[in-house]
Amino acid sequence: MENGSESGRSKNFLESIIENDIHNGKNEGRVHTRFPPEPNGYLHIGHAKSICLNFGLADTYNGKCNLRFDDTNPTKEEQEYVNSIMEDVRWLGFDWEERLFYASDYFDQLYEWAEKLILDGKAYVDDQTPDVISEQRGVPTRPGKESPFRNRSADENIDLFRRMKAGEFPNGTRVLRAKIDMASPNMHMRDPVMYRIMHAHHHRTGDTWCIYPMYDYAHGQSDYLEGITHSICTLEFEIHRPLYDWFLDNLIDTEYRPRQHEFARLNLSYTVMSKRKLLELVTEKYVNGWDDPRMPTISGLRRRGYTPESIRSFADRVGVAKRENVIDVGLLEFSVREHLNKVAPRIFAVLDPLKVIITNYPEGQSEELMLENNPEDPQGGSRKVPFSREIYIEQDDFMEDPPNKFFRLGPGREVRLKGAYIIKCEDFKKDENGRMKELYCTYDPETKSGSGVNRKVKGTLHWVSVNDCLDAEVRIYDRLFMNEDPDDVDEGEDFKSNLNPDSLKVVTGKVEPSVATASVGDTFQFQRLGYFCVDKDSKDSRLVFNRTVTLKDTWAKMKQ
RNA sequence: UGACCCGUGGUGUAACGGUAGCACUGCAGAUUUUGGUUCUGCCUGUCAAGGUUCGAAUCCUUGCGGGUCAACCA
Repeated sequence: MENGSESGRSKNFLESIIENDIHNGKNEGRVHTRFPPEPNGYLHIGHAKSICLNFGLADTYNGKCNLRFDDTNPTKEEQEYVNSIMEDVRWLGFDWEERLFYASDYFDQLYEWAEKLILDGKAYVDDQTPDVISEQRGVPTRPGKESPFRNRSADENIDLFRRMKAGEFPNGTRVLRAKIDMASPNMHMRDPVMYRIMHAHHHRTGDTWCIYPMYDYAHGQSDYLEGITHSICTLEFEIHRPLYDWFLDNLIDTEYRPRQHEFARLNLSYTVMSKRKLLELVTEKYVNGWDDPRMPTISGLRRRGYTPESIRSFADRVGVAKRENVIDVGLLEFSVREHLNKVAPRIFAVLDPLKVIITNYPEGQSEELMLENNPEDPQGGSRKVPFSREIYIEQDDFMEDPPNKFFRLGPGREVRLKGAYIIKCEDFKKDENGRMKELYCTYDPETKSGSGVNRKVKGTLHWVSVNDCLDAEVRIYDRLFMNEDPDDVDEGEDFKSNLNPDSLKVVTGKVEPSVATASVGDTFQFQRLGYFCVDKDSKDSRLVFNRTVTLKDTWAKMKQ
């Protein structure tokens, strides 16, 4: 029992709390969590951390986890978002079973409870404008002032509240407030607003309501109604907890009680995470939509080629605690390499082609070589790759005047073509701009792969046959921001000035013919280059690949 | 000049009064028909000062640093 989970890692503070609660028989030892997104945007990697946490905790302690849409503000929320959120949660591998809920499911009960608070003298209707109420609230270091409407009679309050509900008053003219303490050092306890008037169409309740509950009034009671035991949210809600408890204390008297716990949200280097900034990137067309592969949204990561497994292992690795943190985006990249290394079939693709003519290979001849699909997967099988007199290799794999540490081709040097033969560079030709145009090599027929002749050469290159390869569009993605902290900018600038102008480069690559039948979402390792997946923009006549992430490249590092 | 929360290697995260560990990164080496993978080794840490204790990252005090809170947003 040293560890909190099956992975053998140490347990986090929430697991300690839960184990303690179970041990004490709190809420009959039940564990019931929930993931409560507001349907006003797309989910991102930060939400993934919360999803993995909430569903993971339920799983670890034989509990349940609900999906609940926090839809108390009809002016911001849309069905499109609830659909995408459900898709993303499912894709990540979690199942809320029959427990799909909406805060709007509880509007009737919430309203009844509001009347109860009014009758108990614990809530009142305030006729003042938002500006005046805000003014009276004071500042954290100075107490606020009480509203002149604070001591209306219960009868008057009920009458007014019912008329608010009936639609007699325009937006912004009245609110229902909890009567708590205008001098509290906690601003959230200074008679917080419970209901506001909004003549707006709600995506689920339509035009039934024209008053809507605020988050603070809705959330705890929604938890209560669903039997939630551990209501997990991010740190900025810590100061709301006394209010969360106040409503419950004044509304219910059961022994069962949900308890709010806060953890530190995920931050990633080279990434922005706020919904506002992500929205800005989309609406101002810095990226091509919410699922642009450079976006940290779940849909963007999915399109980029990230797998649910890799995101879950990432979430597990970043841990859960209460201190502010910035996770190195390299850890996310590590997580996806780790998974793709195990499952992605290897293929040959040349992104920056340099033609090689094998002068002693008979013209017109070709052969089919057997290549292992994945050295990490004994069950992965093999495939045939055509080889012929003219092939492409990468421009980067040849240097006219190479240093000692360069293990690839150069004049007079030998390399192995992976799965084929050892070749030796005899000559080369440049074009009029000085760019390398063609290499003339000879091959050693004795060195065919699998023949048992194992002459050692320093380098091994990937290649494709000129006459057999396919053209494919390859979208080479890099980090969206150049600065570790995108918000670190000069006076008068904002995060967009840190955008990486080279975050997307499109090239036409040459890929081996075996991928002709690949379908959208399939992931491959382009040998020696990185992991790539088939994008939804692919046509039968032309595949489109997205680069998920490069391979670790110690040579590239040495060059720096 | 308020309240609340938080300070452990470069980045995260453990250690619950008893040897500061793990992961990522970085560096060095071995293996390798991917300069990938795998394996081995190494570097770097308890914010500070007092106190309690045989013993403090852990408990107490003070200081310092960071964060949150003043929507009819969530």
